[in-house]
Amino acid sequence: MGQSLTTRGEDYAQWYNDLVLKSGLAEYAAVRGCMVIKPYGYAIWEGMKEVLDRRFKETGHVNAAFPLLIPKSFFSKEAAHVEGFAKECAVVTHYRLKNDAETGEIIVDPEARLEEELIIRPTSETLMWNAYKGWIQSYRDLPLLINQWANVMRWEMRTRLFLRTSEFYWQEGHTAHATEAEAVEEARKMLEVYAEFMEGTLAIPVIKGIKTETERFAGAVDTYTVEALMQDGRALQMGTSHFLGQNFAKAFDVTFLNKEGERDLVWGTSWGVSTRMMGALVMVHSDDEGLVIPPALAPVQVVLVPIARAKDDNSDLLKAVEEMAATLRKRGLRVKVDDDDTKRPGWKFAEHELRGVPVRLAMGGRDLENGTMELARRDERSKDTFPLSEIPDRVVALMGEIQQNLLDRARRYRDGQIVRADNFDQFQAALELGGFVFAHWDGSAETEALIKEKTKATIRCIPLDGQGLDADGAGACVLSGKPSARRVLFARAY
RNA sequence: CGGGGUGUGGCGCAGUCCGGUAGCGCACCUGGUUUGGGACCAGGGGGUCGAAGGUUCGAAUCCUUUCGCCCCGACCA
Repeated sequence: MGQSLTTRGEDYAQWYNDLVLKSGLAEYAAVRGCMVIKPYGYAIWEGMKEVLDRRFKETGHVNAAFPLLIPKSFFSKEAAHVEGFAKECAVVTHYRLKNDAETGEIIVDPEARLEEELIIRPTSETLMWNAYKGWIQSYRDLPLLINQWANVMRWEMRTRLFLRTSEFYWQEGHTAHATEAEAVEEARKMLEVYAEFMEGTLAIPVIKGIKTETERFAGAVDTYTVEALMQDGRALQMGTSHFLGQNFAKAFDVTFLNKEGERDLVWGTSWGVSTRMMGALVMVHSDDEGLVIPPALAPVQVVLVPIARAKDDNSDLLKAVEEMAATLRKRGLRVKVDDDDTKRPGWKFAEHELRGVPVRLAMGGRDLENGTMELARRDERSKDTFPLSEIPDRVVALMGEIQQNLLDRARRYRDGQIVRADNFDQFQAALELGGFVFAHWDGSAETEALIKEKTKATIRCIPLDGQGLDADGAGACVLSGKPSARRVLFARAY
């Protein structure tokens, strides 16, 4: 994979930014910290949405849409929740503009101040739980399994395309359950759905875990996370799933009558993934030639480039290319024929590589004579010439092969960057190499904060069992030396 | 808000120290030749040099004021 990327260090952020811009995924908007997702970027995001949405429905969820604006009073009902989001909320205070009598400029009409300010949603727990109060009376109304695809706004201090923008697109699932066990199961189930999606579709290996109290979602009892490693050795939280306990039920007085006729508070979960996954996709797979999009997501899986000569009659060539395209489309592939005669072949090759198209087929006069095409795969940057009759089967097989190859090599890299550290020197040395450090921690927020202060590393998660990160028993905290029940996963993160 | 940097055609920059009336690369337009890894030749269009004020015969350049943006810190899907 793009080894040179990982050695670039400081320049990595610049490289990432340039790549997102150059490849046509997104750009900054006129509004500070906001992003325009351009058609190519949006096509990839739509691919993600499609796969996830299908899984949500298969697991019993339905979609709905709630308002953009939250009355301030709603927002402040859950104490931890307000505290967590207060510092980054955009607030609507007025509902009208007017022409200033003196300057003629458009100004906010001071007369039109709202009685109650409205918050632009940073997340929708409060709105949804407010509605749920009216929707839930009996255990027969439960579970309530709702998802919404929406944009939310968090007034971030510093932004990075896809990874952290003031406005971002995501899905947020908000569910209500009759029992604690069922809600916990839901939170864990959705974490699994995310992990499968990230590995199966994005070809990004993730570590599933639980957040420490410090890193927990504002208002949650437990926050589950999926963490991935970027090529520069920094971690990225790819998604979260929260067990909310009865916190929001209490705040919004959402109760139900159980089978015994007793009134109970309902149990909740919420879970979300966002356009941040687009950033991860770029950072995990790309190389110096540009994006590498996994076949499962690529808006164009195969591009065909006819190499025409001006002095020749190219109709036979174009016909042969179109025939191959039709055959491949019949095999279920997303195919594009790039017959733009204002661009030269070399330019096209570079352009499609920049955009990460998994497979390229090129056919020129030589191929036409020989009955062959040149087949190039983006992940390995290799190419070979094959008889036309072999091309369809090879291309179909390559879709799976490339998908698997991307996941395998990302996992190989990631696994190589997980290091166990048994003392603070080792800990710091491991961090400098980049990647995850698996180390003992005494369980205190003080130590966690101190480690962050000294090293900029945070506890990404306490890994769930069964991922090869649960074998070690008790030990001594890497910083304080106090007893530690188990190792946790540290990293510098985005 | 604290520390650092930077504003010059659409984008990226040089020119600023030492004042002389704005240039380069990319992109764009026209014509032609090209097309197996980001073509070449010729011609062309486009900039009140972030803004305001000052010094000067003359300011992108010197002085004063001001605004914007970027990077580092606190926050974060």
